[in-house]
Amino acid sequence: MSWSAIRSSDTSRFENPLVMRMAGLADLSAEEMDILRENVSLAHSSAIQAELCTEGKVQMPQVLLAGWACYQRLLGDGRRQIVDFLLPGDIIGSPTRSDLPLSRTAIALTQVVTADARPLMQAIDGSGPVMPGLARALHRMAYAEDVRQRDHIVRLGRQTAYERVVHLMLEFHSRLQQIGAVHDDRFALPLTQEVLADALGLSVVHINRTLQQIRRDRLFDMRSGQVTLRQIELMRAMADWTPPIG
Amino acid sequence: MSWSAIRSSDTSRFENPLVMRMAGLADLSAEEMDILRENVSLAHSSAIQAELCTEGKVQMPQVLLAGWACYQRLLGDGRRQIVDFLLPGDIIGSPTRSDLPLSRTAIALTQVVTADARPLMQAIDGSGPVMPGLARALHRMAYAEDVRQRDHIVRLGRQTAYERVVHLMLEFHSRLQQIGAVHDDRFALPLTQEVLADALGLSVVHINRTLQQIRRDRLFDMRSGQVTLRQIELMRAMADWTPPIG
DNA sequence: CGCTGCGTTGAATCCTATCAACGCTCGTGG
DNA sequence: CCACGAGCGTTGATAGGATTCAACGCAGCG
Repeated sequence: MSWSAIRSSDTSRFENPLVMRMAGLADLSAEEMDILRENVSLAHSSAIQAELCTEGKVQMPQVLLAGWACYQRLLGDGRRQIVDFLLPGDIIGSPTRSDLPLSRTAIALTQVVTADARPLMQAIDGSGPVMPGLARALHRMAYAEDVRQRDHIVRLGRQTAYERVVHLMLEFHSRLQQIGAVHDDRFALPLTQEVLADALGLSVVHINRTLQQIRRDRLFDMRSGQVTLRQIELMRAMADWTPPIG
Repeated sequence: MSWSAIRSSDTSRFENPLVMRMAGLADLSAEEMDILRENVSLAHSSAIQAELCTEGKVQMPQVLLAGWACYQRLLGDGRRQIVDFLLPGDIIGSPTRSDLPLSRTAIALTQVVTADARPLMQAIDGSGPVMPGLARALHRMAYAEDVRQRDHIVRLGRQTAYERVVHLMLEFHSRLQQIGAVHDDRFALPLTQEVLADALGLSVVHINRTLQQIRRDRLFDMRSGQVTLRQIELMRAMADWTPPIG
């Protein structure tokens, strides 16, 4: 299956998310953007819950082209903690550290389309022509992942349930904007409340009640997979949002 | 002030923590170990609470030679979250990403001795002879930091107060062992309960009560800056400890 | 001597989890 | 076609864990 097969025929409006992502992180030459497109054409899809890579293994890096995924860790008694979310345009499996075993498992949260990222990696730091823009963008993707993990630590450690939910929505908003998936402060969010609970360190019941409270407060609402932010600035103020740096 | 000035005269027993750390992560040649020692000789000390590097700035990477420090983030209303601890032998300021602004502040938790890490960095990836061992060790230090952050996310998100404290002690035990600072499962821990609270997302009062409970259960005790682990295997089982991989 | 930082304790409160049940939608199979 | 079950969201009642506020003891120190 090819990536382009599932795209709209109108390629001018629907750009490859990886290209959007990386072009937003560094200036890319025309050749570099071509390399991005050429090297992610061999795509394949995975069903919900499929493991995209496994803890403790040295894995094949992949590009996530469509759908949502996450990194997670499981405790012995079944408790789950979602460590980070993966959105279209993200690279699965430590972009800059592919030689070390993974310390977390990646699973698909929706149906997912991925592509082998190795040809892209080789094009970047192989023996061919130097690709400063791509190298820089890749570097910044890894950095952004780092920053997200720290944000997540602050959320879990020092924010209330209410603040956590609001803060995570702002993260989604910011990340989805980078790949052009936000329109009028609305975006699709294909996550169950259980997934949100496991990401934010809360119970499903409490996530549910918190979402209701947030809806009553008219900050945002989340229904049938669609999120609409109604008062972004208020959300940012109350959840102590800091815009992504770099 | 020079680093060697504050060391014991018996250098055979008290090895430079950076050398111990990196030699434990990769095979180093004799020349590489010499380079480590030579390039961290210009040390200076900072008092408690001193900012070692500041959020949002591109900073000078430093080697922590003695004392404890941490990365932290502050919320608007004063709440603090400690993101990671820095122990002797650690590098302050993203070993592999020194060109990007920091997304967290580093402060000294005790009196601290640091050295400029730039000469070391230049020796590693400068134009001189290739240092495969040092490059590999540096790489693994960055990776270890990554893994710790994920561990921290799991602690904060899905573990109880009791488990969090035990798990963090096991982390300290493991890290201090790597620099030879553990003897008979005893080690010095120069942290106040307030610092532990801000790291583990708990209140000081609750940390205090949890430590008492742990002491009553004879898992470990922590008094006057000294920690003694009494039942390591039980601790590992109950806190879902996974040994550091890689 | 009094102050400050740190650890400790008690009481009350609040946030969040747990348990249980119910409704709804949707896909499947009889 | 309808019955059935699974998955997901929702609700109520109850319990429990963690916070807050307050106060006190104690050691170190100027």
